[in-house]
Amino acid sequence: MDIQKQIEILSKGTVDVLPENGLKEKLEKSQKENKPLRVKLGIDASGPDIHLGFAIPLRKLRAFQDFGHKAVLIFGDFTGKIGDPTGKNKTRPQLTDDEVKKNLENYKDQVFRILKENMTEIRLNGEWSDALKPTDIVNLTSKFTVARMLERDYFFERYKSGVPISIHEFLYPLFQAYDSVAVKADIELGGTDQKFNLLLGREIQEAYGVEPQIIMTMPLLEGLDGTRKMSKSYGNYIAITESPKEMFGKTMSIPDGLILKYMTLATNMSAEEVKRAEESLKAGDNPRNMKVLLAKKIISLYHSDILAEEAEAEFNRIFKEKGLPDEIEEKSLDKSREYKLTALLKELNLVESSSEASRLIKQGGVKINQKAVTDFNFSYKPESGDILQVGKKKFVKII
RNA sequence: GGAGAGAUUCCCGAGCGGUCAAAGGGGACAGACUGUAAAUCUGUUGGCUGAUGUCUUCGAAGGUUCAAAUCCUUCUCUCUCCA
Repeated sequence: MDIQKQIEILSKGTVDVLPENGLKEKLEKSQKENKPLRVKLGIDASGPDIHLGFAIPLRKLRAFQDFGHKAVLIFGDFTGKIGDPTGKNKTRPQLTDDEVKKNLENYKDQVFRILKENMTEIRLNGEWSDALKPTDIVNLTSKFTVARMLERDYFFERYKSGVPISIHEFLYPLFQAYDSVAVKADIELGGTDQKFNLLLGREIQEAYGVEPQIIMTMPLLEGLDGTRKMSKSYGNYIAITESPKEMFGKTMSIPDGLILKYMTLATNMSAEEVKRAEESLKAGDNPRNMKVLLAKKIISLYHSDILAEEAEAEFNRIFKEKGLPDEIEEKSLDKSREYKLTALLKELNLVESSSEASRLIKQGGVKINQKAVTDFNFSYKPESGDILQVGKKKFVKII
């Protein structure tokens, strides 16, 4: 395929491609030398789930693979240990080697739902970072200045408002940049929040005599709350491994204003399809219908069309018709005795404490066989097939 | 090294000897409404207890007091300014 066309496809949906002509040069060089480009993407080693937000650069990475390039995934076991770059008060717990290994296995499984395994190189950055000696580290830190580090909005804000910044946090971008040196990245992908770090990668590469990478940033996807970016720590995400049912429900809970953005960023929908959705929204079509479409597209991407249809039916049954879900967790109880309902709900993990249970009962949030329980002193005698329900989402079937 | 300020429940933040399980906001949860949401309204938001009640909580450890989130001592951590 000719290069102009490739550029068009690869830069689709990106915010920045820097420097401007760089992508073209890299692609031309790659073609001329018949050598695939090394396209880098970093993954944080701490958490277990890949979500739709992170899937955006991952899918971009896949697009590069489709043109024959190499995906270089950097698994941040070392940078993960440096600490918590989100500046929360709790220091991120040090990951043990076992945890790192476990998370890695877990990630592989998820990543290869999107990437081609045979064109992917997974590297742990501890491999080279752990080997750096103090002199090497001092040398690395000498390549950049405090003033410039403080320019980064994220540090600037905190500095201005008196939120602590530890010295080690300054190291984080430096080590990430050094990764680019170590793997000789031609291109690095990331969210727009990574722009600073990615650009730093270019400078550090140059300082180490490596050809600087092109950086490509992609929009951040807002999470389910509609305001903050989708992230593990906010718990507002849809993981790509989630069940169709969960994906559907979560998608339906996003604010209307995000429908088109999700369609563009989180699905395979073409520009025309998105356009069509936009028009029918403008024409006054119920946004709910567009969300259903969106939810099904997401499920099709990570599961299948059939499961998408099923998820929709299930969702309608529970929420539209206020019925019961298809599959309910089953628990067996001793039918010969009576249970104190509050204690039982706690035992079944439907609530966290019996106080919470009595609160919910008072509020009419606890139902047995779809009938609200009002007496928080209720003594319950189980029968096979009974359905206990807490709120709208939690169900247990007694067997 | 010196001088100040501060650490409160999930988060932000008020409280500055009893009326404090601790105002207010955010978030979360539940109910109503709905298009599933959002917005709005109502309620809840430490544990145990049928309830009156009781136990544990205000950075940590000690102390003063009939009584401490509030006073004192030491410690830990953070911020600001000066060097």
